[in-house]
Amino acid sequence: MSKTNKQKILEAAATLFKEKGYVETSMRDLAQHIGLKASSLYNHISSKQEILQLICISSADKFTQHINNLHQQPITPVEKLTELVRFHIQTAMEDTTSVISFTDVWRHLEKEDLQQFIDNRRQYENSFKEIIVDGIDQGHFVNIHPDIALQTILSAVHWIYDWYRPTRSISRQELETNILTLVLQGMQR
Amino acid sequence: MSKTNKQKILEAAATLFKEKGYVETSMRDLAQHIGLKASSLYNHISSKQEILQLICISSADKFTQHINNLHQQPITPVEKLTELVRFHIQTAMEDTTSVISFTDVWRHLEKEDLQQFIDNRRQYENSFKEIIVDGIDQGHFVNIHPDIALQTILSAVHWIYDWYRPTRSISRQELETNILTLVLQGMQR
DNA sequence: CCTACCGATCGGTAGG
DNA sequence: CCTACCGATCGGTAGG
Repeated sequence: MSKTNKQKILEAAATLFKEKGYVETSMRDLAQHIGLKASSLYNHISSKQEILQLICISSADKFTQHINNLHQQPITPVEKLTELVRFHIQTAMEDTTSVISFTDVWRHLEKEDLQQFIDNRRQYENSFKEIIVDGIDQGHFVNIHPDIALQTILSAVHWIYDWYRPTRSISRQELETNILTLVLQGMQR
Repeated sequence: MSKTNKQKILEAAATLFKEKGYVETSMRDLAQHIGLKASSLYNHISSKQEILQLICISSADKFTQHINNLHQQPITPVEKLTELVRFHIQTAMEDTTSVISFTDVWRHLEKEDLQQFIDNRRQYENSFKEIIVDGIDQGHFVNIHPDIALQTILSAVHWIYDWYRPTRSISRQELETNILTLVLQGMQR
């Protein structure tokens, strides 16, 4: 079972949005990368905006599914937070386009699509925050403002893709260990 | 002494780049906000790219000057790091356009301008990193990878403007205290 | 400072 | 799937 043309379009678009940005990627660019003319794209998608929406919702789903799974597991808030940070770092390295769509590219969504995405992300943030609040209530974390902790941790993991390049000087394991040290030692009492 | 037209153009452009983005801001938009026609802008600047370059270099200078001053003061690495975080938070709240230019808008620079900006920012990051390294060497900080600590702290403070809205629920003082707790407790042994 | 205008490029459609 | 083409908009220039 091979990829549908629509899948090819979405994957190529996600890559181009990552490399050049949404506005700077033209439908002609995109078509050329798949070996089509621009007008042929419209047999598979209805607009550039629809491409953006499908990409952004798909990336949001990836993070939402992970945190929903995590939520059901019988582990401590500290373990959940550890796994969350680990997952964000892994995704930053193995699926950069999802991270970029989730953190940056979505800003070009419009109207209902934009609102839907913001609602999705809000839900994700609330689930994340719940873990922090649980950790505070159970005495594992210092009495920090949950929203500030949430956003600070999210910023730290969301922008890894922007600066991290796998080199000899920093291994992925080292990255994970160090960020976990910073975040967890910063929060634990 | 009133503002020159060039200053007015740069300030209006920085605001528009913040609100809409560089590509999405047309020279016609910009001109209209100052009460001119687009063609008249070119009596004061040579191109849209020149506007971008002046804005980005100016914002980089703001951060560079601060860290250079800090570097000369006879205080501990912990105190220096505290002041750096404090300054970034203050700038995020009082001079958002500078933060956005320094963290995001610069990506639209081209060729030599882009290289010059990257060099400037590299210098800033090196000065910042030096403080972290001093703190580790003097035994104040845990033995963390300086580059990871640097980028994690920078991410945390750079994206405050993106999520923080001054409301009753989080005061600026609270923001400062909580982020400092997270970062400093995360790094101190 | 303006009017008038340039070539290039954009997202998207018609029609086969 | 393509060719041909649309109106809109872009950064920038000529010329006064």
